[in-house]
Amino acid sequence: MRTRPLYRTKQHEILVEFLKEHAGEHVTAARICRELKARGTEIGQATVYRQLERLVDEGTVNKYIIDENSPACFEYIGPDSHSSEVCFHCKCEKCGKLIHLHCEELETIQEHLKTAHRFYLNPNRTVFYGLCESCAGETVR
Amino acid sequence: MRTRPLYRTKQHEILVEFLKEHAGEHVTAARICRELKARGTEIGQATVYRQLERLVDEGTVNKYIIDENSPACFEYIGPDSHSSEVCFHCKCEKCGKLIHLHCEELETIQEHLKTAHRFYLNPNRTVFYGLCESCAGETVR
DNA sequence: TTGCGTGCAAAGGTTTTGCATGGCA
DNA sequence: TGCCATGCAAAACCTTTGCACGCAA
Repeated sequence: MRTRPLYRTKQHEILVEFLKEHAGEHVTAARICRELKARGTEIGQATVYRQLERLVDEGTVNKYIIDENSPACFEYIGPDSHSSEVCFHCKCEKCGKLIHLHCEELETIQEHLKTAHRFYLNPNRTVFYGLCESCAGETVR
Repeated sequence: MRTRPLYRTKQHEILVEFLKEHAGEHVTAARICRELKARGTEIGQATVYRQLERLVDEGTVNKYIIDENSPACFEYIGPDSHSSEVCFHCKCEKCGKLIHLHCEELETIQEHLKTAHRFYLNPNRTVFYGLCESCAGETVR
């Protein structure tokens, strides 16, 4: 539970603005630092990480761990959290492509996990790993 | 595709033996190093990582990336690969508990992703994030 | 004998942390 | 004025890599 007050700082505004501009995209912390610097609104990287953590806590931003040795990705999803817009993600292990899925059938998984396994799935946090169509085609199996 | 010959070294044997003893468990590279040292059969950590990579390639061992800031976990699954034993994992975002699921119903997800979305799910790589029963109970919603 | 495997140490890259300073409320 | 936020640099962390030596085939 969040209890401490949150200050509205310039850096916070800059970061949120940047993320909004890139809504629908997945950006890394390093890219944020780089592009902010390029446009003359540099923010210290420690601050970028700390603010991102705060935004993820708030639910304004999603964090995706694609691969242990790739940097984490962040995506702006807005302050209207627990929106009905559930988005699943599939990540190709081979080519790295990220696929967004808005699929109602997949929402039955949530239901199943909840009723059968008492587990409350967070679709925004969960990433399905596997092979995309083209990469699966290449693989000799 | 693997082409180079594979040598059967003492370290390889030791590692496979250790993993077999811990079949059904998820062990980290660090733990392997630590426990092998404790029993007097220490292996260099670089070798541990290299052998694990080889075993994962072979399909003898599965690798799980639970969280970006947790070390990868490994599990012995044996040489009889493509076994029917599919294992899903749920990770509680709050308490960090990892839950293993051997659930046939969840396998329909694979089928759905394949037929409807042309995505070939790798269950061993995929982790469901959410809240476990006890943590969900605490949360005020 | 060939060349893969090993071990040590160091590098690598992302994320976190310590601490003094700055700035919102 | 009180405290949270910032920024710098350094630490922390897991994993990979370079290189010389060892050992399986």
